[in-house]
Amino acid sequence: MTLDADRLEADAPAPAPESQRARMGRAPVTTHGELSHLALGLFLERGFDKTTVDDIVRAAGIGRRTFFRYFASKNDLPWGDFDRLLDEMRAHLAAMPDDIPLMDALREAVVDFNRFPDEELTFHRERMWLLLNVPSLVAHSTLRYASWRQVIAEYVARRLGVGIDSLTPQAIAWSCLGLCLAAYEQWLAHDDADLLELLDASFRRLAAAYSSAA
Amino acid sequence: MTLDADRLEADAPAPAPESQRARMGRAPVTTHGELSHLALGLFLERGFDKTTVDDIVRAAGIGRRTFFRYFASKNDLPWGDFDRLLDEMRAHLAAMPDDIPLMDALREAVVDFNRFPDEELTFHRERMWLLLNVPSLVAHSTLRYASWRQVIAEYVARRLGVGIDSLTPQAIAWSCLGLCLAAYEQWLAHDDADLLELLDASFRRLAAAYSSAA
DNA sequence: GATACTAATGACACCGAGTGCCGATTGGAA
DNA sequence: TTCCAATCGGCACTCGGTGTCATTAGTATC
Repeated sequence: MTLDADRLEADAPAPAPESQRARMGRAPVTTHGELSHLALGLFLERGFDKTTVDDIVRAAGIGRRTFFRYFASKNDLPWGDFDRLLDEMRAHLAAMPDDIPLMDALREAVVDFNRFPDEELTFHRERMWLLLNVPSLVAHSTLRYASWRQVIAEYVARRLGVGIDSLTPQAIAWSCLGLCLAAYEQWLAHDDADLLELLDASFRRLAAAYSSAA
Repeated sequence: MTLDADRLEADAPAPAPESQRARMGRAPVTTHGELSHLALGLFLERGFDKTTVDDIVRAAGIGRRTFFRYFASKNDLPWGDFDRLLDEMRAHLAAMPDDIPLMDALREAVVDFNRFPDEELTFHRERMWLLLNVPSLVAHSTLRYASWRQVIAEYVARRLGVGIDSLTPQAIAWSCLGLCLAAYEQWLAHDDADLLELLDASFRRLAAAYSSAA
């Protein structure tokens, strides 16, 4: 669930050389990341709902129609290149040894996945604050989480030797998502909180609830 | 998560006597439930996105502006009187003895909560199919689920003697929601499936995953 | 340098959801 | 009959999002 722009969108301020610049046709006027950054700033400044798409395109100096070629919707702006992140998590899980208990593997993968440099912390926090507090974004996020869940379900299905669409992998994936979101909520609610500890705790608390006779 | 119109919206076809009819001012031309039923029919027939609000108000014979006084958004149409349902679940949980293990109590409450007459099964299935398959509704549902989660969190917080906003109740509530949704997805995907068994299984599978050393 | 090709841009018109405003209805109560 | 209260519904407007299409700006070829 780590969503840091600088880690995700390799492209910085400038229109960017984009790896090897050797394409044909007109060059893009901006980048995904640049727009995302710009919009995020406006959202935090004026609020998400009070910032119109027209405000954004005016600030970016691009046409309204062009904007919707970079992002499918205004709701997608706070998300970075999420798909790339998912690939990373998939690889991370695939690299884990099969002899550790399933839920431990998931917990460790999720925790480790959310480890990121201190300097990105503030930015990440702002981004996640929006995603978890603006109703429109909260709702939209669900659609993005679906692919996140699939990565978990994929791994669980392989470990258990069952179909990815069967109950157990899906139930565990859903539950993991919930545990992460609960941890994120706590993290956002408490300035001094440590995200990694919260994620770890979230998984362990549920385990405790299941095993406890209380 | 049971959402049956006939169980929820006491009002049937007619404008309804509405408990004690003794209000002042002009009488309402329709009801929440009537509109919900009508719209649900159109959604299943033509699809959610291809059914405009104008289609609905035309079919209902009311003004467009009036529609938005009954429902805050088109997305709210498939939901019944959800708040009343939540009250029922809250009461159900409150009535459970405190000596049964926490997760067992939650599982039983959730399962029992989704018990409903066979004749409502088809209707409930259609309704839930929309809520879990139409992207716009999937996204919007998240906002409704928040209050469902709070009911769970409330109970867990009381049982554990901690604050409702602290990590454990919220994590468990999130997880429960996930387990329910996973069960619902299976139920919708398999014609012959039994919802109650799936809900029960969903909870037990996660428990197994936590305790298993595999 | 001229030409062809390609890909991105942005203007315009249009649609549908949702809102603010306000006068018009319709019921019960005085 | 008059007054009041609550609902109705029309209208205009905002905003997100889409389809269409001519334009622009790069690369490659001759």
